[in-house]
Amino acid sequence: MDFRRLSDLLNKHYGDLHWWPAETPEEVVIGAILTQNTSWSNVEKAILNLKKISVFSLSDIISQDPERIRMAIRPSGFYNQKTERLISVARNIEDHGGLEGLKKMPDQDLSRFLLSLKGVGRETGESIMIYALGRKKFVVDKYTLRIFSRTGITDDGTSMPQKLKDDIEDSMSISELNNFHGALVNLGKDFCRTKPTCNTCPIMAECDYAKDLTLP
DNA sequence: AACCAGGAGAGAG
DNA sequence: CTCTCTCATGGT
Repeated sequence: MDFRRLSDLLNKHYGDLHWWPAETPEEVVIGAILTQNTSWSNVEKAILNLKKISVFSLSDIISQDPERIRMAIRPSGFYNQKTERLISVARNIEDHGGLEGLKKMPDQDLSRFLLSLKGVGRETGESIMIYALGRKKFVVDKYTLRIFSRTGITDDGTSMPQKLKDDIEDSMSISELNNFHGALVNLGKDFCRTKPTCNTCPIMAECDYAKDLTLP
C-alpha cells in the first residue's frame, strides 16, 4: 500500500479531525515540548496546572516564577529539562516578535530557527510549523514510522526516506497533512501500539503486518 | 510489575 | 553519521 491509500483508509475511519488539541497556537508550542516522549494524558494534566497558575501564553512562561512552572508541569515527566526548554524557547520566540514574527519567515529560515532552539528537534519543530504556524509540513513521529513500516510503505521503521517525505508534502494540502498525521496518531494509540490489536484495526485488510499474523 | 508514552541532546565511536 | 544514555511521571 502507498501513503495515499493509507490516508484514504484513515480518513474513512476517523473523518476530519482538524487536529492538535490546543486552544491557541502558543498552546501548541507548549504542548509540543511537554509531549516529548510522554503520553498526551499526562500533558493535559500539566497544561491544566499551568492554566491554574495563569500561564496561557509564551509571555506568561517568561514572567512566571520558574519554580512554579516546574511544579505545574511535573505530571508530564522530565520536568527539570522541560522547564528550561519552555523558558528558553519562549524567550527566543518572543525575541523574534512572537509567533506573529515567525509567520513572516520563509519556510527554510523558520525551520532552521526552530531547530536551533534547545529543546526543539525534528518532530517538535515540524509540529510547531504546521499546527501553530500553518506551514506545509508532514510530522514524522514514532507512530508514523511504526505504521509506515508495518503497512509496508517503508521497510525499516527507524527512518523516513527524505524523498518520500518530500513526496507527501508536495502532493498533499495543509489540511490533508494536518489530518493525516492526526489520524496516524489516533491509529497508533487505538490499534497500532507496540503490542498491536490487528484483529479490530480498520486497515487490517491492507496491512502487511496483519497479513503475516494470519499466515500458518 | 515491567513496559511504554505524539523526543531531544550530549557523548562515544 | 549512527548508536547509546539520560531525563521522570502515570497508565496498563
